[in-house]
Amino acid sequence: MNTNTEIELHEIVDSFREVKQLFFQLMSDMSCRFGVTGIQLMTLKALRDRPEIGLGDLAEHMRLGSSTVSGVIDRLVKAELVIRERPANNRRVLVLKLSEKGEQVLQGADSAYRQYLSGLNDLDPEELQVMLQAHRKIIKKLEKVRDENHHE
Amino acid sequence: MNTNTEIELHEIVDSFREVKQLFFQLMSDMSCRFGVTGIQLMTLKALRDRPEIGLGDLAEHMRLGSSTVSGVIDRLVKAELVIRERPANNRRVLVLKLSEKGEQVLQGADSAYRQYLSGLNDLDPEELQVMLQAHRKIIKKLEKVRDENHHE
DNA sequence: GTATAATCATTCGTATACGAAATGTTTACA
DNA sequence: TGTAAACATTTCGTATACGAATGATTATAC
Repeated sequence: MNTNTEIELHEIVDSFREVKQLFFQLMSDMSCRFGVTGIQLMTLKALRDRPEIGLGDLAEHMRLGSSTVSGVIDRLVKAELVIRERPANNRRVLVLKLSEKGEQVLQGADSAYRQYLSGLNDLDPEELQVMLQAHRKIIKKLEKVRDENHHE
Repeated sequence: MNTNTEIELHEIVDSFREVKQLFFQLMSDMSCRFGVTGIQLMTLKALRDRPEIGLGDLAEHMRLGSSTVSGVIDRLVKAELVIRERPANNRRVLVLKLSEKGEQVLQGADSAYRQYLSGLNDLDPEELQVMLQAHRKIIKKLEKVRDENHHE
């Protein structure tokens, strides 16, 4: 029994890693044709969905540390894809926006990415629902473990 | 329809990213108590499962570039957890082994990691099987897309 | 109203992570 | 034998990624 459990655990962790890697690799391939990296494309997407967002909220939304996102934004600003402003009424925060050029890159790369992923459309929707449900359960469990862990 | 598909795609990609992140975060938390990083623990695990493996095969097994693994091994050798040797009969390759100290760290960190993940045991095995099956289908699709992609 | 706390972003040091180029080894084959 | 080809690893440059320290600004306490 123990052996069985151990093997499955290993299998589960690995498969998540593998799928995530493949998704990310594809996104990176797409985006590098448009002169940006995978994370940069993901950042542009997040900025489109939440215009005028600040850096902290953006980092939280992307599940990254704010120091990481600070660097990503820096390179995007240098590439003139993102506009970074400090509003006069509150000079602590940032306001981040896509530039014209940023929107064009996003549109091109994102539509190419979605086109390449369109092959996933003929997967069984019911099976996918079960899968997503299982993911949510796993997420809940892991978050619980993590939080208990941090209280020690 | 289109909107529906798009939303689900986003949801799917995100959930993989999220679960993978949580697994990795937990592994990192565990391993840092034993003075190693998450990747270093994963490397020690791989070396236990395949003793005497070379760097190239190790990288392939871990789905990383060999230049990345070269650096990881370098730090593990410096920490005296791994032994790196060039056999006399073929000085091109490396032979990597766990040191005594490496085995101790691995044992401690890995058992702690598995203990923390034991909460996943009471998930429905059938549901997990469906999930893993879905993962395999997605992997197959994505690998196909990737390979077609590289031929262009 | 100024001292202090709280908040938000950047910088710093270290560790991944990748591809390309360089390096060192071995094999092929002319 | 000598040189090209193939192979395995390392080095280099750039981009993540994190936590801790720092800096800058605003809010709060008194």
